[in-house]
Amino acid sequence: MPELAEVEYYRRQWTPGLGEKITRVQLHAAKRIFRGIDPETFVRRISGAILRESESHGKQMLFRFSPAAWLGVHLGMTGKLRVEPPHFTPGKHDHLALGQRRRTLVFSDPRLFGRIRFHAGSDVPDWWAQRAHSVLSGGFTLGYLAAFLRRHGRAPIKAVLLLQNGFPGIGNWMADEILWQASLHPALPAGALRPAGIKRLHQATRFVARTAMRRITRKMDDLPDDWLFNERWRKRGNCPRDQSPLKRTTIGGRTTVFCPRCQGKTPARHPQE
DNA sequence: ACCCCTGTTCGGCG
DNA sequence: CCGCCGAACAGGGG
Repeated sequence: MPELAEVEYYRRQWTPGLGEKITRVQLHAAKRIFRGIDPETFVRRISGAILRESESHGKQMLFRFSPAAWLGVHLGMTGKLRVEPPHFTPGKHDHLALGQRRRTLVFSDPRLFGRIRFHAGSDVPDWWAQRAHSVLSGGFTLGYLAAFLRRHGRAPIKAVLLLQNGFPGIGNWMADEILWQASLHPALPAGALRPAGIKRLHQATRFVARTAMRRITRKMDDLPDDWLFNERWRKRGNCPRDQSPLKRTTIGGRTTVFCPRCQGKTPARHPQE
């Protein structure tokens, strides 16, 4: 599930634990989710610490503790955060459980594509400080977008939209939705976009991200009826705009759904089929 | 049984 | 050195 709005949704699941002490830490330290972490240091620093605040950025989450320690969570493809009662016994896919007096904060991930990061000390961890501009922030300007597209000019625009250092939080369905709303063919090389196309891409990116945040952040809600999203999962989906059949293909290694009529012909330089 | 999947990382290659 | 691409990672669901 996790793209920016769902990440924000899951971040809030642990909000009831803010301001309260961690009394017990249970983790499956051997799992690849914890790669790069020394489990003993982790348990020692988090045990007895107070969860102070949390923040999400793109697909990443940060939880700050005092005494100074930072927990990063990336949900991968199937990660989730939830709350369970105190003294909870973790199940097979519950890789991290932070016990508090009144609840247990749980991270689960059946497919193990997620990742937990940890940093002790008062300075913000590097992996958080080095984030790209959020697509919803003032830093995500037309010029910033154009420069990023230029830097990845030979890659298909669909693949570029999935690069987290340019479009933090954009995932597969959002990328397709953005390209459909901007009327851009997903196989178009990023460097081939004209200024008008870049402008549409910029607007669509912000609109899709903002709308998704509004509709999904409080609870998992539906997206607007006239979005591509609602058709993209169907076997034989139709374009919500002109009702013509959608096409399904693979671009940048990922399933891609688009409307050949609205989004133009495949560019000759990049014959995807 | 077989195929598909909302994400990232890494090695090969141009 | 840079950047793109496919494979690999693991497990569950259709």
